[in-house]
Amino acid sequence: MFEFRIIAQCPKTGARAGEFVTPHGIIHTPVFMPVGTLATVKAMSPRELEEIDAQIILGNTYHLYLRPGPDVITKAGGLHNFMNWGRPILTDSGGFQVFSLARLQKITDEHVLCRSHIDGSMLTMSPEWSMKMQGVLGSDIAMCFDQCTEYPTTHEKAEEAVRRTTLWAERSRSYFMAHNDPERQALFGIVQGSVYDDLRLRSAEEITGLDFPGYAIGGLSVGESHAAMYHALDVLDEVMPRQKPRYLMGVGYPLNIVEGIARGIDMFDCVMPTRNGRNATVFISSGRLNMRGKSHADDFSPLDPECDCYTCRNFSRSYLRHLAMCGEILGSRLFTWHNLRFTIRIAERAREAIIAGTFPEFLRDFTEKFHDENEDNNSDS
RNA sequence: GGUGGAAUGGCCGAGUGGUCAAUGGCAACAGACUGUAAAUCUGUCGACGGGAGUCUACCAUGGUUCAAAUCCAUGUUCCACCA
Repeated sequence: MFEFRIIAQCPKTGARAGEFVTPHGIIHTPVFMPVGTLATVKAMSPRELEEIDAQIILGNTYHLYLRPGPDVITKAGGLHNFMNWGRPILTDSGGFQVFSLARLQKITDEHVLCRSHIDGSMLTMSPEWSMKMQGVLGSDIAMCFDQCTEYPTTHEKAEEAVRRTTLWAERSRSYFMAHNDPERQALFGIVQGSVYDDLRLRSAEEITGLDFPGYAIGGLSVGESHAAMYHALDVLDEVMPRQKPRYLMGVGYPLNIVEGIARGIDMFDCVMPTRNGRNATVFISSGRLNMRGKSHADDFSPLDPECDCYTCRNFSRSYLRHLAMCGEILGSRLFTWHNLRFTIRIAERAREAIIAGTFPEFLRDFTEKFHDENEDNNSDS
């Protein structure tokens, strides 16, 4: 179980196509994984996710611990059964909430004391707590409990996070090996280090030294420039084992995905397709569109003529804008549907190109075609 | 016919002498969103001007006052109740 096979590699870039074997099926990489924090990919049913070829989705340890809680998940027979999703699931450890809920908590080496964002009650998060809960969830891939640093951050703080992330990775691993089932669940390590090369290298060395079946890169896509993100990936490409799957956490902006693939990343996840979809912003071949814009009011063409999704094959921009302006739930669903399919297809197309030996051309064409002012404005601060 | 009440910016609706180009909300327009405290959040929202500022505005007309969306008179329209 959890064998990772590389079936094709790009001779000019670091891109590769692979297969990762899990208890709920083989994941074909590169892959984009929709985020389903609360045991649902917002606005989409499992059947619809299958239709758009979502191979694996995420769930979140922190959120599912609070609601519905481990008892209900246990009685349900695990997260797959609970939400009726038969394909692989990856669970995040709650480590990202150490970052996103920073105002509600106190971090020490021992644990993270956190106030529930729901009712303010106290909860103690730790590597052991996370492994136990991820065992209850029964995900195919569990993540180490890590400390994601904010951006910008000082070298000193980033170093502390690296040190703590390694400490927590050791504890995650040791609890996991003792109490979870390594035949049914793979535990991935996470590399931190912010934008500091020396810390990235050190973190990679320490984490890969623990011999996990896969490795994630955390602490990126938190506000740094795209150039800084790519630089970190370049630095890590040299030192992370190539025979193991690599997962770039939180990345889902279209250009970031193709650039990530070019740097040897196999797995991505991001809330952007779902969240932006709900907020009426879509990604199409030529860039991004705010579908609330008046310019779409009488545009009866599809969102993206090149897209094969249900939304693009059946509805006009005019109608979709109307749904958005009225706050209709169908608008959120159709935009989410498109964004997810579009993003998943980026990974699919990259994979096809890698196998066909044309990845450099794909990368060039995609980048030339996809225009976004945001990309140019995203500079280092 | 009588009595009482009300008329405010695209809409709803605060404001009862100066700090009011006028609180709020909605609509509209624009923007943001990267391991989801997000079907959320931010900005603009009378006209002209780069700005200082100027002009036009709270039903209409006239008046009181240094000063009126706010007070008075008349008119118009609407609402409620009584005949």
